Amino acid sequence: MPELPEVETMRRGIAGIVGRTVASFDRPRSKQAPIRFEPEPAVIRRKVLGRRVAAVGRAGKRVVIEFDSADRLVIEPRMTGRLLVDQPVDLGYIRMVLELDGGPPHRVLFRDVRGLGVVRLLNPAEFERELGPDRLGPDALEISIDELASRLGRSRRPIKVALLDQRVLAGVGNLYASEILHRAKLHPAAVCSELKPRHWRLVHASMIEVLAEAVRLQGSTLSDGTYGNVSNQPGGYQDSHRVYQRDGQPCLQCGRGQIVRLVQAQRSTFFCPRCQKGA
DNA sequence: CCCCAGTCCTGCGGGC
DNA sequence: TGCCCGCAGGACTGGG
Repeated sequence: MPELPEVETMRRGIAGIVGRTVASFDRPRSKQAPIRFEPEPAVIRRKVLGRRVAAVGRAGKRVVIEFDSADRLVIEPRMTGRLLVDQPVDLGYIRMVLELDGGPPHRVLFRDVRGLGVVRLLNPAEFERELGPDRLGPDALEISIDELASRLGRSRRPIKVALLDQRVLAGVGNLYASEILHRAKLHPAAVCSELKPRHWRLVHASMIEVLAEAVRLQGSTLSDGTYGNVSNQPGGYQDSHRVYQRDGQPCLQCGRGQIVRLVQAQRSTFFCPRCQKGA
């Protein structure tokens, strides 16, 4: 479930390819149905071969490799996608291999067990249309308190659901939304339009703290083991989870409340009814 | 504007 | 011990 911290870890992990030239672009044969490529892989290959990597960025939960042609390779991990550097293809589920001249790093691999991930090559106009400000809000680590409040302040949606809306702000997913609201001591069902300035300050501060710490620890590796850094080492933030998948267990904050799981917008939310008020 | 159900896909864990 | 079912949820679509 790569969210901002996991995707940022991937981005940093492949940043060493900047300035390097693409030697090959391949889709290893596999038993699984192929993931989605847009346009088809042969077209992507033709357009990236021999191109120099100008920058490696991140757009919300997507990794963006920008070439000197101004085309951008957008890698969208969705549920179980992840990037690896100089790891063996026999790990299985390798959906794409990008090889660089010189090195190391020699090659970037996209591994995706469930295969819901998407790889796209977009020119600047397409990038603007698909991932511009109309489709993707400000990055969760960069948005200001005022912008957060003004973008959500009139919404009647529950705060937990609103934080997941990538058009509002980019990067927060299901896991970190629960952790952020627990740190903010705010009930996940609290209605945005009823929140006061102090709530927005708390949500904003908690969001920055949780996400920055998770980036520092290279993200969360869950029991399914589908995420780790580009060297295939697990992240460390899972040991800092306060509520996520801890339903029925005592709250680590107050020690007295019991973590509850509820479903909002068809997704699990975890919170402490004793610590988190406002609904 | 917002909500919901369905879609993609595989691995895993609960229940029997 | 083995099998089946449902769940995990990111992004998107279609209908209300």
